[in-house]
Amino acid sequence: MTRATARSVAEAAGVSRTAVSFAFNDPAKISADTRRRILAEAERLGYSPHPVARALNRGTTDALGLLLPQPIPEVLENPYYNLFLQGVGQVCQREGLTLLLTPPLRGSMLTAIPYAAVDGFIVSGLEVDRGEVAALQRRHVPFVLVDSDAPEGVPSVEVTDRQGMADVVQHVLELGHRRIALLSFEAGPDRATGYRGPLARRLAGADEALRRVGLSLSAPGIDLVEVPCTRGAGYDAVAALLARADRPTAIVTFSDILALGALDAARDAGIDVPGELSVTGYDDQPDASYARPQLTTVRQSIEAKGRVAADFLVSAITGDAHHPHQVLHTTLIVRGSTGPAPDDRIPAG
Amino acid sequence: MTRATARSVAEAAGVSRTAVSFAFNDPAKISADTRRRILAEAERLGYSPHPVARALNRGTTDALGLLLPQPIPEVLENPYYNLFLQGVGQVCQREGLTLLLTPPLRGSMLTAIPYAAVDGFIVSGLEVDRGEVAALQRRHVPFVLVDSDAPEGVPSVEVTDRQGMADVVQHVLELGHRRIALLSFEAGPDRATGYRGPLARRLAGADEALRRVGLSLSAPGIDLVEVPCTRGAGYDAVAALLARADRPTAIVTFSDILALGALDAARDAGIDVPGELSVTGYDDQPDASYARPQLTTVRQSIEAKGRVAADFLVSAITGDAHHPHQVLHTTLIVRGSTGPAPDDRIPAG
DNA sequence: CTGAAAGCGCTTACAG
DNA sequence: CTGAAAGCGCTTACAG
Repeated sequence: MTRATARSVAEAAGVSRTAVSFAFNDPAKISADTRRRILAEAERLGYSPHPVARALNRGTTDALGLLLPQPIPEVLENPYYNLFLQGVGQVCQREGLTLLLTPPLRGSMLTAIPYAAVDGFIVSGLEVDRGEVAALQRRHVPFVLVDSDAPEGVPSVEVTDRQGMADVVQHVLELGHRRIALLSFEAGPDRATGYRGPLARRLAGADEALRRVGLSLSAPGIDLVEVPCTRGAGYDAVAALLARADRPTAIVTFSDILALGALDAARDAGIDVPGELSVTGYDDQPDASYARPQLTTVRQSIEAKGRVAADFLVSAITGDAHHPHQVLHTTLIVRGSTGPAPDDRIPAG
Repeated sequence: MTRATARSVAEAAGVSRTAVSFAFNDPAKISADTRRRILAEAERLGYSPHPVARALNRGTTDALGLLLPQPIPEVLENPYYNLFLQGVGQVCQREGLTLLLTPPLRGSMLTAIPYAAVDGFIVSGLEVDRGEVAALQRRHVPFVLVDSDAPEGVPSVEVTDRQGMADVVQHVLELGHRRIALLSFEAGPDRATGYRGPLARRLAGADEALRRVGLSLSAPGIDLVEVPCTRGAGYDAVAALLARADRPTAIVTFSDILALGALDAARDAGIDVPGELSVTGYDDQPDASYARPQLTTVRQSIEAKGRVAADFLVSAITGDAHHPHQVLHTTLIVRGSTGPAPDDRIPAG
């Protein structure tokens, strides 16, 4: 017992394979009666055109690919991707497309590319380009870069990360804080090559704001700590920071998840937020406003990012030759988790 | 400028197309030298075998399909799927597979099936079978049913939902609660046809526990409220319940997300949990233990569910003819959000 | 070690 | 309105 093909349906219905194809793809070309007969046989035999054969023929798979920097389980641990996928999913819905999650193959994004049967890729979290962009270009596979350092002539979506981080650091500085810990998520496996992409931009933004008051990332009192992007890792790091004699009066995180962990740690250490400690997040995920105190954070619309990226990809696939490049803005959202510095307060001016 | 094919590489390297194929798939069949030359040309031209053509030929796509009951954005709004995808993703990682998210096409899961180029499907949240199972079977597409009422002879993964809900309801009853609101997520679009799948099993479990103390789902004091599965919807529903004169002393939810919303509502209404109100969740998602008070809940390993489903699918694809059926167990996790009923306490015995 | 040929299952001009 | 034929891009026995 094997799968029905156009041929078996044609034989059963007493028509040619062409007629079977027309019944599914171009009904006007056969009589209504013939079509009915064919469709009935197809139904009976459980036939539908083989999707792969169809894709080969029409040159389209009706699938968008999402090229991931890490295995699926690791990527999804960060709620960021949940939101991003929702944005991409909106476009899939509108266009009747499916979405192929494409994790690295044998550890390499590059290797994964040629195996994915998709009409194009959204490339996410490409921190260091080790040939991915060139490979995609030479293969003439449409793609969009998200949150990378996109070269000229490549559709891309970015966020004003530098500005966003400068804003929140400035906010904290204006509140008088001078012992500040920056809690960043780790750069990917390519950290050795230096900071790239959004992480680099955020660090630059922090540095910029610090310099406006005569400080910098390497000034005394300013710490930079890198941890995996999980609530537990945020907790641990902040618990350690808070145990120090000269503990920071403000924790500026690079992700709401980390900030939530910071809030947990402060609560368990009996340290009042924002009275004794200010905490800021980044992203403004839904949990940020469910937290108590509610998180001061930098809003970026992750969902919009996914949506725009998918839109760009769809138009690249459709043959739109121009290479859109959109920069989404960020907004500082001041809520209850930040307040005046408890002691290091400096006189205005 | 078009995409390189095996033919163009063959011409450039001065060999046959067969040799090009061998260079990629069966190196032993050509000389090392020839292979090097071919690979160099391929690299230069940006050639790699067309994934769709390859899939047609080999009869495998190296992709697992996840057949979704709703559009991607709606599905992902529930963190449940995030965990489920992580479990599936583990298997993808191990097997070197990609994962195709397949939302309904034109509103129908059934329509989506024939368009997806995958080696098999994980069918999730199929509440009412309107032909999906038969379609998959007649097409000889391997598949696994998750959280459905699986017919005989179909690989499936389920959870002891009846037991799980019976346990938590019994826990609340033992604490003396008699005015209890059950907060359920809505049945899908097929609600008109009655409860199915896990929802039906959970309701049966609740009823079972209630009957052991002479109550039932329709007894006075027992309310059943259905809402969308979001924190906000949980909040709204519980806020309304708490505003009533004869407000419940316990809220038994069908999802941690709803329970989190219940906690929010209680806090905003100034009602102490667990002093004045007990709240229970379901799933034991990570947030359940981050909440304050920590949530009493029913643990099910959603991740394990995804992993087992993917494992079953992989073996079905590999040709394993037997149809495994696994029932994952649940565990009642008692934490701080439940306590003795404040007034309706009844004497023991 | 290499190449001509058939075939994977379909679609679509093209000729009747 | 229908059918024989070529082609999508590849893989793989098979014969040299």
